[in-house]
Amino acid sequence: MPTSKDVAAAAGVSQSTVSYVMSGKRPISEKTRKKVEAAIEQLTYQPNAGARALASRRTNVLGLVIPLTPDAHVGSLSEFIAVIAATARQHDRDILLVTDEEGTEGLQRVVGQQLCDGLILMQVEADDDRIPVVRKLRVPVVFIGIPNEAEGLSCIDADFALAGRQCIEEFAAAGHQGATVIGWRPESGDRKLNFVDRFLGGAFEQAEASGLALSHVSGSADIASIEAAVDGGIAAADGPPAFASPEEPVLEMLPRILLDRGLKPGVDVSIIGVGTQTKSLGERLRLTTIDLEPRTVSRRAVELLCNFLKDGDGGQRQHLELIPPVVTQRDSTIPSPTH
Amino acid sequence: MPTSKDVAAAAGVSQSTVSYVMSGKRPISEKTRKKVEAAIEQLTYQPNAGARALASRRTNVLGLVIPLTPDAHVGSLSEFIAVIAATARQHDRDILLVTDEEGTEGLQRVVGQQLCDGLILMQVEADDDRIPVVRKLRVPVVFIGIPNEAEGLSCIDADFALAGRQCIEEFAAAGHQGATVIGWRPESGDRKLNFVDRFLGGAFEQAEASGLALSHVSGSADIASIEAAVDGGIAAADGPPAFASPEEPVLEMLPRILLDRGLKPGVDVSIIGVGTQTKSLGERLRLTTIDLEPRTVSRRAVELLCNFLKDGDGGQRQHLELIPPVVTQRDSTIPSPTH
DNA sequence: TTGAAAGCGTTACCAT
DNA sequence: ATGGTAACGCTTTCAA
Repeated sequence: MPTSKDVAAAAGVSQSTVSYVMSGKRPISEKTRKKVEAAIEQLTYQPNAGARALASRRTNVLGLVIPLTPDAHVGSLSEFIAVIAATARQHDRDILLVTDEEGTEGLQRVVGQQLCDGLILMQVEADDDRIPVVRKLRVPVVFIGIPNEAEGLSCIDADFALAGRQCIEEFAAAGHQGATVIGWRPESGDRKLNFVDRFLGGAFEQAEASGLALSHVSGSADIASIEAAVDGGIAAADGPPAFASPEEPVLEMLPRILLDRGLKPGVDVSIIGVGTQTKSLGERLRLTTIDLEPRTVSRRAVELLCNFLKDGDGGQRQHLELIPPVVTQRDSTIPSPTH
Repeated sequence: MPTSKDVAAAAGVSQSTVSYVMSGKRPISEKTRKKVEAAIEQLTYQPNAGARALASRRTNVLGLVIPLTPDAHVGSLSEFIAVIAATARQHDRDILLVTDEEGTEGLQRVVGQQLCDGLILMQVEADDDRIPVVRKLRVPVVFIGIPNEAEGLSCIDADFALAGRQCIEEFAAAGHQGATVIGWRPESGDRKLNFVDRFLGGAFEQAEASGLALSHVSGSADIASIEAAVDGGIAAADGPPAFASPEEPVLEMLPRILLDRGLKPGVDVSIIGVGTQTKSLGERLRLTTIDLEPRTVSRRAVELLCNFLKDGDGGQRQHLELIPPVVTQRDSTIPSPTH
């Protein structure tokens, strides 16, 4: 492997000049730059990351802490990961994986060994064990998810509360008097992750504001309980019923179940799908969807962390960023009845 | 951050002794080891990864090249990733992510910058662009997937051919004279990934050996074409029909479709599910399943790479490892009829 | 505009 | 069994 010393020799300049050509940290005459660049090209020189990290005290690597057992709602965890890795590269950084299997020791390890300059934590819980550790970590950390005690931390997530409100607004605008949310499966929430509560909070708040009767039942993969939820929703409805759900299996079955009961989606009943992969789902089932934009969340997390690393080094900055969901209306929302 | 120099001072020994205590590369008296370990503990010393890499010419990092757009069959790409990262830790190594968006330059970059000691490539295609690049890479590389030209390469994958054979063996043992494979969706194969052909190759080979009439249709998510495939299978069957499929939506629908036609799974018809997450699926639908063991594949990929790194450094070694699928019989396989 | 040289924190060789 | 010290390959200060 050629070193910058080899490049310097080949170009007939000093090693420091090679370094400055690469970093652009000081003006270089056109002539010597050409020489150096030619030598770099010719030798296919690539700087040694370890040496660079040692000398500059920066690794240009970001640690990404992933859950070992992805909870359901994350949809495609791998999509988050891939977007994060790709965005990192756009900022000239690489991603080091840390599984949360390692626990908080893992965080201390990768930071302590100076394997990375900052961290992104996924699947952040309401009262996350890792928060006290992170607070004294000396490197910037971005949370994906909003813990209950977030002061002093940098957090990014989809705006679940807004999604809940938007959902009800859609129903209200379509003239519904009542609606049923067939929510996440109980395992998904488990009081650890708080996005379920955030969504429901937004939904109930907006229901009150819109004077719409809202009820909520937990989601499920089994058909009998979905049917029960539907029948409940129909019985409770004063006028055409409306359903919203973040669970794909529920959304897959809803149209058929409703048709079985003589209700035509888009005419006699509204359905909204909420989630992370809603585009194709919504197109296929002709549903109005509220997408939680996981790619945007991922991208912003990286951008935020890179910003922290850019200006001033070290510490955390308080930051709370909620990505607005994207509503896509399709024809399964019933037309507003004339009063 | 404390350095090994600080530890040495605190323990009253030389820096090299600290190093040897940590690496165990030479005998240390019990007494000084205690002193050093106490100092390490007390200062919460952690070795600087960059310095270590620079001096030892090893990063203890493995590069993992992931597809940016996961093809369907991978099931849970994130499961692969998490298992790989966790296994790497068990071997005292970390994982650096590389997206294949970077293309072959990405491989040359992470190796050239000496960010990692070896690579694992996922989603390897039959005639993969990356192979010629990998061949001259000077670090060990493990492929997950079997390219057509594999000489000199280290490849690991599920044994799709065996899965195909096992599938037919099950049907033959249950007394079927014919069977239908409702295969992968055309997008999955696309002649790039060759696991589809490997599976079908094994299945047809075994069908011939068992004197069983086998037909194959492509999978699909849409219900009409699945029904068509089922009807075709029923019509062609000389005796009770049998179906196998690797597509979850197909498997979800098969029992209902068959019941609609008066065929009771496990009594009048056999179904086998093939795939990567078959445990819960099989239990829920009472299917016999053939699991392709993605976790084992992932784990072995890491172990293999770590072995290459252990003894002798550098180059590739030829290696081909096919992970046998796990067959789990459940009561949807019809009992062998008495002849 | 450029060069020389002092680190950065380890490892590993050569001594003792 | 332990210590001294020369690398490792880069960045950056200090000089010119």
